[in-house]
Amino acid sequence: MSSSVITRFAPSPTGFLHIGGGRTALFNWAFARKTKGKMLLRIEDTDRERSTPEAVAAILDGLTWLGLDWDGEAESQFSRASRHREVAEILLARGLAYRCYCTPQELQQMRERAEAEKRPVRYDGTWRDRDPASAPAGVRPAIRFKAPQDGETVIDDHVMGRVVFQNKELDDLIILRSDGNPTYNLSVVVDDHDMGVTHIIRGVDHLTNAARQTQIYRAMSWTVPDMAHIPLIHGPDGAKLSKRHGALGVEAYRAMGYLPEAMRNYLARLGWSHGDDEIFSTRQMIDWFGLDGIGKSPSRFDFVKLENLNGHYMRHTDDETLLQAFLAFLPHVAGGPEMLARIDDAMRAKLKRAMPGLKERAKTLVDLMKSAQYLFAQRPLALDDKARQIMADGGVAALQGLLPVLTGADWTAQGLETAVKAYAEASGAKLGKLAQPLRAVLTGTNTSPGIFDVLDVLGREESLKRIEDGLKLS
RNA sequence: GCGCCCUUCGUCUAUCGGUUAGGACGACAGCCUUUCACGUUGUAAAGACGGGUUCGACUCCCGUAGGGCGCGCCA
Repeated sequence: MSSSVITRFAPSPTGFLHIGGGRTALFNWAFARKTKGKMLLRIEDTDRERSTPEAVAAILDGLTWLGLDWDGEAESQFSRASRHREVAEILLARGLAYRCYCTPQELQQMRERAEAEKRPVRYDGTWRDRDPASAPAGVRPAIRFKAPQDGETVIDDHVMGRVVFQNKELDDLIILRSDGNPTYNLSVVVDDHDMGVTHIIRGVDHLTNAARQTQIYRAMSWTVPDMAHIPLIHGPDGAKLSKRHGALGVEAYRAMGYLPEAMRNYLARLGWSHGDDEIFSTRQMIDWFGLDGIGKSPSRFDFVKLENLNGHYMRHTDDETLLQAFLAFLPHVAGGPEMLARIDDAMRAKLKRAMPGLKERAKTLVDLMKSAQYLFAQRPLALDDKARQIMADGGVAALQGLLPVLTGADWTAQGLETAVKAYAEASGAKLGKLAQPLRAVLTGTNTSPGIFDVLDVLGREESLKRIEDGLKLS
């Protein structure tokens, strides 16, 4: 029987789901879907001090927004603490772990001393062989894993290749705290084993842990899962992800107006490739995904490219779907709820009709929101500087001549265009000399979708009134 | 400091010993055009450095430099 793939995404709920975590989740998800396996979700909340329910909710929300789902219920690692303790006890009973009575203060001193003497900072093994009978009274011991001191631990990583650690470089880590709670390295191993995880896909920052965890698997005679350590994502400047850059929760990307499908595509392309393919559907990504397509070197997060991709997805999303996405996006952005409150059926219809022109020039939903502004503007419109300039440069006169033409025109984009072009030809005016003043007065700015579409969507009555308002300015 | 990892255009990447080193974003120039976009055509732009191995290296090996990650009773 062929064992089917089980991956897992295991975030710690100490904050939001940042972009690197999002990509790790995406890779785990894509690999599981591709292999028709499963992706489990486990919340690594063994640190009770730092784990919060809000953070768990934020992670779930972030994954959901990204369009990633998981199999079964999200598991709380902390809820499995007793099993972790049980394994620690087994290790202890088998002589593969021992009680350590060093206090945190002593360990701190040990570290400082090592640093001062420029020696490697490691636990010195004080209690490894010491007689437990000599234990100091009143000190609750932690349990340390008795790591092999000779030989090497090898990881055959699907991304990084064969990585060799000399065992003497790895010290005896604590697997059970003195308060009886398990630590990360023990918990992961036990959980991944118990949950039948076959492939561990996570950031390279866990590479050293991979070695220590491998030793624990061996000690328990458990099968070591396949591993794939993916490179990290850096900020645009090559340094670490900072608040300013990508160290934002994925919900921040939602607020910036990116589409989930664009995020998925962009994130997939960061570190993974399928030949020269740049734009692909999630379906294609799944079909093409493989661990061997993941590169080894870290990459920088490039907002400009993300924007370009997002713009592509915006333009290629049908109007109704995009309108839905827009409506769903509004609650998450400043000023959005106010706009949402003003969208009744009539406005919704206008937005829908304006959508082809709007989405053509929007890179994000935020752009869309801004460019749709003219639909919401109340008369009399306030003109911005550029619009005023256009009116001052002969705009008024142009509109005066144009007004009767529009009044008598068939009020459709096509009809209006025909009428205005005919007038332009007859009067010898360049189309731009007419279109810009119209745009100024109709939208209050100098940029907008095609002017005949604006006229059409705004409607005859509203358009003519806005023009009249504009003429009164002079 | 010690350990591990990484290194192709500005950025994301293709290449799995033999290519004029390809694509995408961005940049620049042109076209299209009622604005802004879109679209389209073209241009510039890369194998960190030094040694090997080989008939032949971006590709394999070693070293150097630079960068990253790890070194918690955090995960």
